[in-house]
Amino acid sequence: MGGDGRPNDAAGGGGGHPHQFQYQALLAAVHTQGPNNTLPFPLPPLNGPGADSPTNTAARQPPTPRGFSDWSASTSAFTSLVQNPPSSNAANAYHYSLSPCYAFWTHYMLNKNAYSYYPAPNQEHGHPFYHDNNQAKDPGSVPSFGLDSFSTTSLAPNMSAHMPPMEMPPMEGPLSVKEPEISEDVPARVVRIKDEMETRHGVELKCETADTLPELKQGHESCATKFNSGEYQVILRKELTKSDVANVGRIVLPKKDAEASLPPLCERDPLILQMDDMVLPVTWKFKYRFWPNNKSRMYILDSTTEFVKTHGLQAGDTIIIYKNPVPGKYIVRGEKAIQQTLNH
DNA sequence: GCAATTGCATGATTT
DNA sequence: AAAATCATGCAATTG
Repeated sequence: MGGDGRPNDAAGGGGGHPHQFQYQALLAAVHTQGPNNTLPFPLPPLNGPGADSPTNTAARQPPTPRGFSDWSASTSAFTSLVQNPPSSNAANAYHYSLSPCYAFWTHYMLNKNAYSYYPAPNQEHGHPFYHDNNQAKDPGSVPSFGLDSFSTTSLAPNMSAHMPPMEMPPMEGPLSVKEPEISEDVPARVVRIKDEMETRHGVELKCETADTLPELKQGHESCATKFNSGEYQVILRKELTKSDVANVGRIVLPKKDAEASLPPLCERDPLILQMDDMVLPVTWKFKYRFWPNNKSRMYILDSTTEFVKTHGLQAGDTIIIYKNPVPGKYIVRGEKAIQQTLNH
């Protein structure tokens, strides 16, 4: 196997379990909150004891950048939620025991900015969901979702030499990254889906699109996604094609956006781009490279198979890359084009 | 030898 | 109409 290494077989939905089930299970768990808007598992209170978690002893800090790895120091609380590693069937164990955790995580993540305390920057990579064994040789691999009892082994930075140091001060205030371009006809259905998802979470998370951002028509301004105080701006958005979601595991990136917003590729050497999943507790590592094409270049995001599978992405769906305040890192989101019935 | 991955070429589409 | 961009197929390479 090459760049599309899997988190492990269990996470990969071994036995042919469609990855969509994982994703949908997560979303379903989040969305099937009770009539009192309660989750089927406990949540730390906002500004409450959660801040005093023994594992979260970092001094009070301003909001850290959004991005999955940025919540890493707050994760130990999650581990206690997953005490039922189950059964003989690793795949099932993964699917069913972690879904509530995912839901929890998602909820937490979407509310995190409301918490008073944030992980220290130097804890950023101590993601307990990651396996140590996520192969350095496999840049596209999904770090583990946390089987193996959610061990607290950290994800080695495993950054390419091109990457800047990871340490950086926490973000203060919104970013000011501009989205290179969005077609005028952003599918309304996509916006609706997003809005619905976001409002269901009860947080301010919205993507203003061409309809609402006049500057979009001027060119390179646009989609700002807000998580409460944080603002994440789209740097690249692409509707996936058949070949993008085929099992070759590579997504052709729009040249203009790639050159405008992704690190420059001077050499043929690929860059490893770490992208925190906006929904799932995963940091994806994609290979970003190009090849000559006529007088131009084609920019490719490689090792995307697992990302595509996990989100159940198909042709017509969209990949959205957001700027991450952490240099060299990004946030990625797969967006389904067709609204799915989450609750039946 | 085979499967997976990578690199390139070509044609369709868009600008 | 020409150039640029991109989707995709396929050959070459790699493990």
